[in-house]
Amino acid sequence: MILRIDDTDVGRNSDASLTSIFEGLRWLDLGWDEEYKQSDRLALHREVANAIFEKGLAYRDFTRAEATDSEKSGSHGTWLCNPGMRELTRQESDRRAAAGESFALRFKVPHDRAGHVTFTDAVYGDQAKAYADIEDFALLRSDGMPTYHLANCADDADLRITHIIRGQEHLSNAFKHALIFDAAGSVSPTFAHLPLLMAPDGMKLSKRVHGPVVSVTTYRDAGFLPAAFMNFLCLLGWSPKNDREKLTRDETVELFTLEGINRANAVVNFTEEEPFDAKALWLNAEHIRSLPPAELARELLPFVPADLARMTQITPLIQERMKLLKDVQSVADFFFAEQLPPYDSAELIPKKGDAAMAKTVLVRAREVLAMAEFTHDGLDAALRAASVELGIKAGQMFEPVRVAVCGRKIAPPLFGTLEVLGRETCLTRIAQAIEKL
RNA sequence: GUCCCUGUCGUCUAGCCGGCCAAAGACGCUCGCUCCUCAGGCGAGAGAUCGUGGGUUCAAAUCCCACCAGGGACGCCA
Repeated sequence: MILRIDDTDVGRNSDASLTSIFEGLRWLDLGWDEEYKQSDRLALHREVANAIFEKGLAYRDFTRAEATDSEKSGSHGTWLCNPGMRELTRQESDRRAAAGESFALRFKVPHDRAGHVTFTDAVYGDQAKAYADIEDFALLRSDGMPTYHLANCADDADLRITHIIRGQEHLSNAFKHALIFDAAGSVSPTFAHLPLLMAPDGMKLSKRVHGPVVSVTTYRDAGFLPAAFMNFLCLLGWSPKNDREKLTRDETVELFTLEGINRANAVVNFTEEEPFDAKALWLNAEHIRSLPPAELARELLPFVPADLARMTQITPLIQERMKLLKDVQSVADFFFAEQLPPYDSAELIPKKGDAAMAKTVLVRAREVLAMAEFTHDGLDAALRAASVELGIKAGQMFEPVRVAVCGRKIAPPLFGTLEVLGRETCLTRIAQAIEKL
């Protein structure tokens, strides 16, 4: 696998985007073997362009670059070529070039030839397009820089690329590429076009209009597991066809085939409030749950002010409560806080109880916890016994303690939480809660 | 405008060399059960006349035709 940066449009290159690409791909651990930048390979591109020109399969277009807005098609019809330029004699063309006039080099598509350019796409099957419907696309710009089409074909041939797997937006460009490979005397790699990812608004997903949701690093920063993110992505336009959805990376590699890819575009759901597709979130939660706790603890470290030993204790308590690794911050915050953030003392009052009951419970809990064996089972037994003794329901006993210790009603299982928090912290927090009543 | 691609529940998909499909799974949603809260687990439910209209056939989501809709390309951007 080769990572090649397509950076022939000098004006658009930026370190920020390059960094983002590298970080994202490294995070996914794709493991490429070689790495290239197209801007380092311009000599090769020009050489290939020149060879095509010398074969008479391309021509110089001296039309001024600024004038080419008229080439942009749209409601006016299809632009096929700049008339006059492709008919220039070689002598005239050479003369103007020698005189220093700048030009773009265009592929001379044989518009008058009958028949079609054809290729077989591994996903979309046999493709054909009439010569007459393909415009004279540029190979070289007037500043001598290669275009995307030329640079890619030249590099693909030179690097002996076997498979071109890319978005369907290039399906119609592939005819041009077939033409270039042919003109350059090389064989086409296998083409495999993938269905596009669409935004909920129905448009093709794009960084420009849809923002950070299209960046891999956004998923990393929010706490997706690389395997889960890859799992989600692979399920967009592909399935193992046996009702399985949650797949490990190895399973995916095992089951994946180009032929199994479907041809319809897929919508990725996201909104302002919820930037991630619900299914992506679910898959991530599934992957989080199936990780060994020790491993999960390590993944959680970047999101949390705690060391591995501490996280290893906490992790089993919260493993089922996270969709994103980042959720650890809201789910386990009270484990890291020196001082609990302020909360409404009314929270301490148990169901069908009052402030007096809360106080009774907490006072008794403080006594019990001062003595109890500080393990899950020990705590369980001690607090249950206390509830019986006070003549209240177990839930009414647990609730005030939970709030006193976690600062809120919704929290991980109580006994494990108390155990990890430790006797000292628990007693302190309960004492503080009693003060509030 | 020209060319290319696509069209099954809200979303992602299965089925598509015709019958087992009055269409299956998953996410999400609703409701139960389990239960120290939440989460998880378990169970149930709502949800698509298979884009539309024709044909072929004893039989079509599956084959053929037309139409419509959506997307993409048409740049000296990738």
